[in-house]
Amino acid sequence: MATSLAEENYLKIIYRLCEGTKEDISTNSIAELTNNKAASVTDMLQKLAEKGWVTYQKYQGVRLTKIGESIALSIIRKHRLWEVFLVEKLGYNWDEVHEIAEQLEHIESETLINKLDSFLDFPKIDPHGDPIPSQEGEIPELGYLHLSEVKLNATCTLMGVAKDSAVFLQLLTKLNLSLGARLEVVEINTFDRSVSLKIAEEKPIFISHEVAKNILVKV
Amino acid sequence: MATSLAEENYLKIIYRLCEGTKEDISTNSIAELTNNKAASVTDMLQKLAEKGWVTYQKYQGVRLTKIGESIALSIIRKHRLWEVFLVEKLGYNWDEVHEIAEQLEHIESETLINKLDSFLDFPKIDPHGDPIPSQEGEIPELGYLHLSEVKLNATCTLMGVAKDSAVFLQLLTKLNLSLGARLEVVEINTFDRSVSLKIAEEKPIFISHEVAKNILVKV
DNA sequence: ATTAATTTTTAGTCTAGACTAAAAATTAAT
DNA sequence: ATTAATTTTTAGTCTAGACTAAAAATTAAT
Repeated sequence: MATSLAEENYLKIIYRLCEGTKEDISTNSIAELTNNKAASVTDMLQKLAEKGWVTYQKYQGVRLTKIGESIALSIIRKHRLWEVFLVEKLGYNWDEVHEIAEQLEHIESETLINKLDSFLDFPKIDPHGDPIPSQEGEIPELGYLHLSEVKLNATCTLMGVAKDSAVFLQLLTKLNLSLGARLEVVEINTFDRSVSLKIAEEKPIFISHEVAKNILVKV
Repeated sequence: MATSLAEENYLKIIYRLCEGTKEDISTNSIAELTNNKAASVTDMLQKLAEKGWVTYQKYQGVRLTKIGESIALSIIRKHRLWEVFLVEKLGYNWDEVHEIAEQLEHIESETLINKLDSFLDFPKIDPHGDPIPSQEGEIPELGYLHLSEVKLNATCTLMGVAKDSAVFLQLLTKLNLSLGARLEVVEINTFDRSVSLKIAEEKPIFISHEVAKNILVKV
């Protein structure tokens, strides 16, 4: 069954909200991320339920069905592959590609995305360290930690970010924090949970808890 | 001013119809190419005139304004650059790219298309031999002839096609007619204007007037 | 256990862009 | 120069996907 642009955006956002939790997703949380009003979301949820892409009980929230999830994953696959293309082939920075990929992810072609995948040499992660779902909708669980959870004096490797916003990514770039960086947590301040960090033996930098929370690492 | 997908498709088609002629374009001819009804076209023409992209007089037909033309050219530029990408980089055949490029041409990003242009090494023509408009909307007049206009016994080079439909392109491929081929017109039948043709000294092939009309050559 | 606050849904409206049927204008034919 | 045929426009309708305001349900607070 064909999916409209609006439907695809809803499915993608519901997927993102489902990921975090086993609970059903609230109408309001969807409204917030889609920048629509709750009433519009209710409308759309009824349509999506009708098509069998979500299970939806009035007032009780929503979850993706198997089919809904596979549609969402195919959009995420397209989004991330296009991001790799934009960075690797066209020379964009990692903070510049999100908006463009939001458009490209809706291009519909059975063959296109697989040819693109092959052209990019079957990348496993996008420029933000997020895993790229396979054609079958498999998405590896990478088991990364948030930097904010890492213990004092531990060393870890920066593997990804939990947020794609341009300002956040630009801040990381300014701090010289990029994918693959070796990090050592040299101080954690109890007051505000800010973190002092050595990057590859350099002199320490300070980052807020908010930043640490959105950095994904492997220990 | 922002352009919707529907508006972009109308402008593109009006451009195509204007190209051929100095006359104003009829509502019906647009309806035919957009696959809409004449009444819908009239509606849209009024909107486009309102926005200053066409000059439109009730019952008198329509033409693009300078601004309308530059929008159309930027869409055509995107379409043709994406076609080059699909063929050169992803390995598509020339008969497979039109539909996908119809989608990609609407991706909106100031930087994207210029980075793509540079990535492709600033191609001047697309896989069908059509010229690619520059960023400034310049489109070189190539002055090709239709093969149907070539005189008996003349030799020429296949430079492009006047029609992008998959079946037509597949026919050319089957006949071993591709961009750059050296052609010699060895016979023109007065009855149906069909043409007998030598490709690079090989034994002659027969093509209909309809095919000859849609092949562009340089003498 | 009620009441108050919050969340969600329903009912009704709007816009873009399509449609059909009928009216109006233009063009072609006598 | 009329009339007939054709083309184009107008008027009114429909659908997807948004909206606001009000009603209904749920959750939180006493």
